[in-house]
Amino acid sequence: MPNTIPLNQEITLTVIKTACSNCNLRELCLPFGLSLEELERLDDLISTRRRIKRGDHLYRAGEAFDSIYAIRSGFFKTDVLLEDGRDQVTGFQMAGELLGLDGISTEHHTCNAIALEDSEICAIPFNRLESLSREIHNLQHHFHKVMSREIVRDHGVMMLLGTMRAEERLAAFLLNLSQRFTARGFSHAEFYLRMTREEIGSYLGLKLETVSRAFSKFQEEGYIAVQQKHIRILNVNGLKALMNHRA
Amino acid sequence: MPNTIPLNQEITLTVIKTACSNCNLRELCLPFGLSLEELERLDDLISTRRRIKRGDHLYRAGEAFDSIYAIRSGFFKTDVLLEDGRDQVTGFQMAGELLGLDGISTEHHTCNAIALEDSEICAIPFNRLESLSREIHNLQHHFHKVMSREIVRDHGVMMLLGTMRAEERLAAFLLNLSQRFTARGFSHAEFYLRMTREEIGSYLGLKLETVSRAFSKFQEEGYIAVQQKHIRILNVNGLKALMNHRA
DNA sequence: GCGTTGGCTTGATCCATGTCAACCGGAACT
DNA sequence: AGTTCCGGTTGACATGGATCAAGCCAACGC
Repeated sequence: MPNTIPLNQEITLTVIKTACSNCNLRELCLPFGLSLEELERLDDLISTRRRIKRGDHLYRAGEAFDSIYAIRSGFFKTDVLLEDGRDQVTGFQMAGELLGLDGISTEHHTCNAIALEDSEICAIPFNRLESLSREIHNLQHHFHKVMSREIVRDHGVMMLLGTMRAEERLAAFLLNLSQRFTARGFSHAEFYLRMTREEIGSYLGLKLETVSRAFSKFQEEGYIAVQQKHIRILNVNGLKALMNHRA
Repeated sequence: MPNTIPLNQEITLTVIKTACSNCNLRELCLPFGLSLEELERLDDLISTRRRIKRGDHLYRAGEAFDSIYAIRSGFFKTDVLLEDGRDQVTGFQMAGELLGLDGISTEHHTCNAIALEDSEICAIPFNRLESLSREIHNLQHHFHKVMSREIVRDHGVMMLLGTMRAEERLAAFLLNLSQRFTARGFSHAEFYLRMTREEIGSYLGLKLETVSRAFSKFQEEGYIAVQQKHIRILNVNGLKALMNHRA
């Protein structure tokens, strides 16, 4: 299958490079805040674009690390495995987000990244990113912010896992998804889940039955309408209230 | 108040700089892998050393961020608060570890850092660290590794909170502490906890009673000897076995 | 020496979530 | 159209850890 990315514009005189400068996610992604000239230098190092089919691994725990990955389109999950077989989903990533930051530490990936739908990623060789960010202050700073944001996000998940009850966790999860879809120009109130109940449960530290029951409960209360993976949020404030409720 | 840092050595001919180059934690901390000349340049930007008394805040959630902090001596916890009053300890930090990385993202701290014993920290102005790491490749790379390590650590905590049961969590916690004390040249088998049962519980997503019961259980089983905050590990393998036990 | 305080331990009971099991419904294949 | 399979839903029951409550111990002040 050839390139099926809808460009939403006529291709006229210039050759369109498959790179940051013509990516509509650039303000969500690594190039945030760069000048045109800087953007072109970043383009130079993002040579590889790769398609990952639904269910395939982008990388696996234990593999040598050499690149981080920006999601151009699609949806991923990352998970870690314990020796005894237990595993936990550590995150769901969507377009414009970076994957692979965990690998910098030991130069080996420490988790698996798996596409939840057919996806496209840009591979960014990490040593070249470091070189370039020594020259482009904005790039350096923004990259630091992205890593820091990941740490803050993880703290949020720790909070969720450590102190919230099942329904609060699911409400927080839905609100978070909604907010991230909004940031990408999609509806904040209606979306398709790319992951199964089991994957949601793994992320939230719950069993799939508990997730399912919580969905049903939310539906009974009129907060959402669920039909399998199709979610419509009917009462955002109801969901928010659920979270701040108990002391 | 003038400089009150006890130098613990005679000052003879050379002036002793209160900086990385004469800090015995440097191989655990930011200066890892730097040459002597590079070390001196790092020294230049670590001008402020500060004492934090037990119970005092190094920083609070919401405060403007401008520095990260290296712990020279002592012991800290970080915690996040929810609006409704619930809070969660997100980590315990000891000498050689960095605090404040969460603040880079929004330029405001997102958690509280509180000293659990009288401590001493080195403040590292972040914009100057970025400048210097644009010039010193080793510093840049090591800093990235430290941030990435924090992300990996957080994934470990997520795993712990999401999939482990109470006794596994506590065993993992003790083994982790033991390993970090060892890395600092202390006994791996005997140490004092700096935090209360409640703080341990908050970190592990458990109530203090559950933590207490698990300690008692471990003692009955002969894995450890507990007397209040004094812990002796009698059977490391017993603790390790506890963790990998169930599928 | 004695009371007070804060942190810790232990017991009894409760409840949220896990576990086990049955069933449902849509998608893919024959 | 029928079969299989996978993911989801729902119910009945079990249980790990929370909750509530009492008491203990060590440090500290008077």
